Amino acid sequence: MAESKESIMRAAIGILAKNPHITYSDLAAGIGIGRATLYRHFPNREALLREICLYALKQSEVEMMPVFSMNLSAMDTLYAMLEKLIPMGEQLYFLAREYSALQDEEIVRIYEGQLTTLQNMVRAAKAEGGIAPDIPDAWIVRIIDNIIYAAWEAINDGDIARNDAVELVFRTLIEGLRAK
Amino acid sequence: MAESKESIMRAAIGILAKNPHITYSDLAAGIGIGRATLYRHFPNREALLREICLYALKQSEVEMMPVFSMNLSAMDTLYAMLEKLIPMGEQLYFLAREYSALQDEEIVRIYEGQLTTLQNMVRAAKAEGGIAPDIPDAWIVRIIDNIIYAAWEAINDGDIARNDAVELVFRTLIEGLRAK
DNA sequence: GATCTATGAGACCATTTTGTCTCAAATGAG
DNA sequence: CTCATTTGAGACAAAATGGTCTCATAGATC
Repeated sequence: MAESKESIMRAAIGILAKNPHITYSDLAAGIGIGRATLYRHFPNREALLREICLYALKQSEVEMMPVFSMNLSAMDTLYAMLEKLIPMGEQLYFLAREYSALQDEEIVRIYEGQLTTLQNMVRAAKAEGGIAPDIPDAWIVRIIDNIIYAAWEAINDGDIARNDAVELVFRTLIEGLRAK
Repeated sequence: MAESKESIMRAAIGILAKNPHITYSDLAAGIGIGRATLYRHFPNREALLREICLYALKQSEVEMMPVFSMNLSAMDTLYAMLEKLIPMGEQLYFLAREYSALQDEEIVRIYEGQLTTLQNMVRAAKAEGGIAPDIPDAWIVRIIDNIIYAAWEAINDGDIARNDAVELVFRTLIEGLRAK
């Protein structure tokens, strides 16, 4: 076979992230495979989106697993998370954008589970004294989520260097923009 | 006439922001007008999106004008900007999401002009000593952009109170999440 | 080399969406 | 009240999209 299912999904993510309105046949052409082949792997658009979302969720879980099992401090865990998640920005962005459109129970459940994990980490960071306790948890979680997409985009657009990204993002997130 | 063109656009923004894939006839139904009426005002989808983008850009310019003419310090200007722009989050979000799809010269030109204005303000803030000079301008501009959408979403989702939003956003942006 | 499987190209039809047009009713101004 | 304008409903044709199917062929496996 010319392309594995996974490589098709990866290509599809890149194209759909830039152009969510794209037609199934244009999508197939963009991936570089025939339309029929795309239909063989994914019977329709919804199934494709669903599989991509599940793939992205699973990927991020796989990346997070070793981070959490290292038993770092909450702040170090946050740093390690950014390190893992920023390169996945495209998939996560796609996920955040599409998961609400898809009303799929399973996806929502897993996604919210991951957000809960993140929130627990935020609480731990507050307890550690790394994060100000008077900032709402939900807002912090949202900011972390958003800054990951922003960083991925910035790398993509060439605004920041890939190797500087994590440090810059962490600093911006924790210390803000204020001059020292 | 039952609805002015502007109120139609406002309603369309709200619906399109939540469901960009929506059909013209469903959009008309959502707005509460006939499909033919929507076509009378906007000959096709592209024209509608274009007009909405231009409307959003113009609106934000109108809101920014008095802020800049007050000759505040750069940091106070930034604060005042957030105050004006966060309530416009929906329109700006729509704009940022769609302007790339629309390859319209005029829209891109105006949009980039506004980003340049923001960047100049960031430079001024650096000169004032309010923003750390070693953080890349492009990254700062991007973060400000993104935090506006995040704040609007957070208000919408009920995560933060409308009246607390500006202060919270400004603090997060400038001081970060660190405990004091 | 023979065989088997997955692919690409495209024919084909059903459905949806788009865009135009007509007409009766509603609305607003004078 | 009367007239002019705008609207909503819907008919209609053209175009786009979705989804299925066939068939020749390229690549892998044996």
